[in-house]
Amino acid sequence: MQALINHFQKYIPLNEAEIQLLEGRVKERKIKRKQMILQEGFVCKHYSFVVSGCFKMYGIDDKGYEHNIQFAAENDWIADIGSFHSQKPSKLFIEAIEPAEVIQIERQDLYFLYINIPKLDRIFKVIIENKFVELQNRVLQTFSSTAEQRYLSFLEQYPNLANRLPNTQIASYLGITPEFLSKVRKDLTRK
Amino acid sequence: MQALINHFQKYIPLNEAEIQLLEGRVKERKIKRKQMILQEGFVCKHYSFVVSGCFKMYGIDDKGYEHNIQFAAENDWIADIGSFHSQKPSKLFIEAIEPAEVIQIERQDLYFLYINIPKLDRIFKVIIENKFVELQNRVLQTFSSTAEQRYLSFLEQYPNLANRLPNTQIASYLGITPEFLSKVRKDLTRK
DNA sequence: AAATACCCTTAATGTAGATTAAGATTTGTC
DNA sequence: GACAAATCTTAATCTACATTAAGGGTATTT
Repeated sequence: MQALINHFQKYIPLNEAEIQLLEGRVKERKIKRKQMILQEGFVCKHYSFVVSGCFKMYGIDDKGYEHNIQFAAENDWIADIGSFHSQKPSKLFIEAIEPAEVIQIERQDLYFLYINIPKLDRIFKVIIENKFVELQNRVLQTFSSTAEQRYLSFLEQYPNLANRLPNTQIASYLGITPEFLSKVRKDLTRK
Repeated sequence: MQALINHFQKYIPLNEAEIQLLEGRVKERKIKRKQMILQEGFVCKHYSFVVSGCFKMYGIDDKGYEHNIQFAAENDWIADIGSFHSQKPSKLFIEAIEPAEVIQIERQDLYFLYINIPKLDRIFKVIIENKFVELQNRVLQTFSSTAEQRYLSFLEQYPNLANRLPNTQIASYLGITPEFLSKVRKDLTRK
């Protein structure tokens, strides 16, 4: 619980009353490895703040292959924002890669909090802006560099994720097959 | 000017005082075709709201090729958000594809407005959330479908853009070459 | 401790899309 | 209205990455 408060305080300090309100509207939950907190076809019911552990969010294509669109580890948020707000069924899965603890907020509670703690609008605006910039860089990189370059910048940008994720998951995030990532890695060690 | 007010009112109504504040902090500007409102190496000084016309935002790769990461037409926003907030040089270009009119807000003015019109935090939070969802769908599609499928869904999702943009620009947005888009189009007409 | 599921690698073959080049057509500019 | 510049197309050749298949290694689960 303190993890979430600390997270918000990094943006704007909260007072006691605000913390009380917040505590009344969130739920802590433990998640097992491989457990899904969102499945295709279901509405995304929560914004989830990751206290510990690691998640992947992915979609499945026509051929049944998974494509990771985001990881979320400590102090990161994960949700299908589109489904969460529209209440329409999601096309995505969110699954724990490691056993995890999350703090979850339901839609009605988040809306209540937005009304009663206006600075949360500011805080989440900044959080999403940062995520948007990150994602935009990823799009540009996907189109303008090779798999090898993308792998190297993944290692640089997320060293913390790189050494706790299996390469299959990284490959899926980079948009390549595990076999090709294996070749890229071999070529790199030869250099 | 009215265009911007209408745009905000679609999210939350503004009162007279708020509209006054807003009008004092924005500037209208006419932009010629091919004129750039952001160039690589410069700090992004404005959030730009497009009243009329159309822009592309792109990066240039090692080989000198352009990669479109976003278009913006009427009632859309365009800026390098990362550079705008961090005041660091951008790696992107924003260029008018058609003669355009924009309403621009500078960083200090936007920060002033966020403080004095708190509902703007809410409004921009929602705007960015929507753009984030759109971008996330694009990432998933890029990894999980063929160039032909991506072209077809571009036509569906942005029919308005599709018939005013040259195919070279669409190809760049889809992450393929103009030559290959030409082939895709030929194959489609044969079906 | 064994069983099982997952993960990593190698290598042969296949393919979506890139590159190069060239001509035809359209569009913008003076 | 004419010139220049950008755009679209076709087709041959090339390449980054996918697919398939198979063997060995390493965690998790029971």
